[in-house]
Formats: sequence, structure tokens, C-alpha cells
Amino acid sequence: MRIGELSEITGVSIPTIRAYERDGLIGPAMRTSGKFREFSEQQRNRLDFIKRLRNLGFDLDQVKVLLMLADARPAEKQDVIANQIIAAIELRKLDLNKLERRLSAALSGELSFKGIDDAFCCTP
Amino acid sequence: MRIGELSEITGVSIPTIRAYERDGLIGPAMRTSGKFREFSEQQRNRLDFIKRLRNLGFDLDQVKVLLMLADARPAEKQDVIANQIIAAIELRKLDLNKLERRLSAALSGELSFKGIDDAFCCTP
DNA sequence: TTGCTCCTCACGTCACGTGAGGTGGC
DNA sequence: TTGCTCCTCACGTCACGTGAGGTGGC
Repeated sequence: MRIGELSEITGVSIPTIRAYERDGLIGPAMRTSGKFREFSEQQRNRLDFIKRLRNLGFDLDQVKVLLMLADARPAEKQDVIANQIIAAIELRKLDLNKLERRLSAALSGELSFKGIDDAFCCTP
Repeated sequence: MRIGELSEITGVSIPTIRAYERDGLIGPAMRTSGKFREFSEQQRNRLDFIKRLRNLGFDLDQVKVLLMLADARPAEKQDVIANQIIAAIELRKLDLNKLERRLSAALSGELSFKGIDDAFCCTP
């Protein structure tokens, strides 16, 4: 598939896809007899994966670590890194839950959202 | 408290705090007889709030919306925006859960993490 | 040939980070 | 006075976005 279709399907912009290819995140794309990039299904999956990680707030260096994990055979002692990432995910989930509860409460009128003071600190 | 202490406590860098003050996100800080900023406890809480939202991947425009929500009286029909944010939070939680399950499985050896193909698409 | 997609630079932008050179305050 | 923190520019950086000018391909 060409870059436009890939962009459409994945929701990743065309310049971003080109940058990811240039920086080796999704591997080199084939080229047509002209100069058009041709992407494989595997590259599409890789791009989906990267997009979701970016959406979760991981920067490109963290994404690269996760891609290495994905590419590596299991039990190559990158477990430590994976565990750190899981810990980061746990923290992020806690914050998401707190914020969500707070917003829901504000919407239902149970609590004024006013006074940010304990938006994250008090209710578990 | 001065900017250094505030930075230490909140984990937000000094240049970032100055930028937030300049852009009106945490309100104007008092100044000492010299030119040193003096921050209130309320500003510290506001900064905590902003930091957590940024950590969750919200950009500064979205943060401003949430701050407006926090400052507004309830039932001022910003409910729609809040609901959109809650929906975004739900999506983000789903992705976090999927990624976490995938990482845990890879670590326990139940699944090879290799083959990103279904990292997000298959297991609920 | 027309219309569309694609190409490669190059410069802009958002949210900061990083010095440069200077001053407050215990 | 020393040592520390703070000040205001100004420029750098990361992860892209946005044209400028040109070409492939059905």
C-alpha cells in the first residue's frame, strides 16, 4: 500500500510516516519503479502499535525500547525495562481513574469541581 | 514559596513554571521587593493538576479547558466538553490495559511479545 | 493531457530545555 | 563578601505540521 492509504488507515499523518521510515522505526519501505513508497502489512501493524504508544504519552525513545522488546526473543533480560514500563502504566491508570471520577462527580452535581486542591490527592 | 521550592515539590521544571505563569495557566505570582516570584498554596495545587494532565497526554489547550471547568460553577453547559474528555479517558484506559496485559504475558513467558500484529487488536 | 498522489527540501510550531549575563537576599 | 537562588532574554530541541516546487502513474 502507498503512503496515503497507510495514513488513512492508521490515522498517522504522511509527514510522520516519512519521518518514522527515515528514523528506522518501521523499517525501510519498498519503492516503486518511480520513487513512491510501498508499505507492507507488517509495517502497517508496526505503525498502529507506535501510534497507540504515542497516544499514551510515550516519547519516541520509549517507543523504540518497546519495539526492541517486540522484536527480541523472550528472556533476553529486557524484563527490567518492561517492568518499568508496566509500573509507569499503572501510575498513569491511577491518574486516569482519579481524573475520571472527579469529572463524573462534577457532572452529576455531587461535587463542585471547583477547588482543584484535592482533584488528585484525596479520593482514592 | 519561591520557584525553586515549587519546582522541587511539584516536579515541574523552573522554565516550565515561568512559562505557565506567563501564559496565565496558574495566575500571576506575587513578587518580592526584588523581582522574585512568590507562589501560593493554591498555585501549587493548580500546578500539580496541570502536571498530571500533561502526563496523561493532554495538550495545553485541553488543560486550559479542564482548568476552565475547574474554575466554573457547575451546570454551565460545559458538560459536553467534560463528557468528551471522559470519553477520551476511557479510550486511553483501554489502550493502557491492552498494552499492560501484553507486556505481562510477554514477561511471564505465556506469549512471545514478538509479532506486533495483534498487540492491540485481538485480546479484549 | 488532466487530476490525483506522491516526492524532497526547507521552514514553522508546540512545549518546553539550556545556556548567557546579571542581580536579590540570608 | 561569599554562595546560593533567582531574574530576563535568546537560542536549541523534539516531534512533528506546512507549504514550495516538482514528478509518477492510472
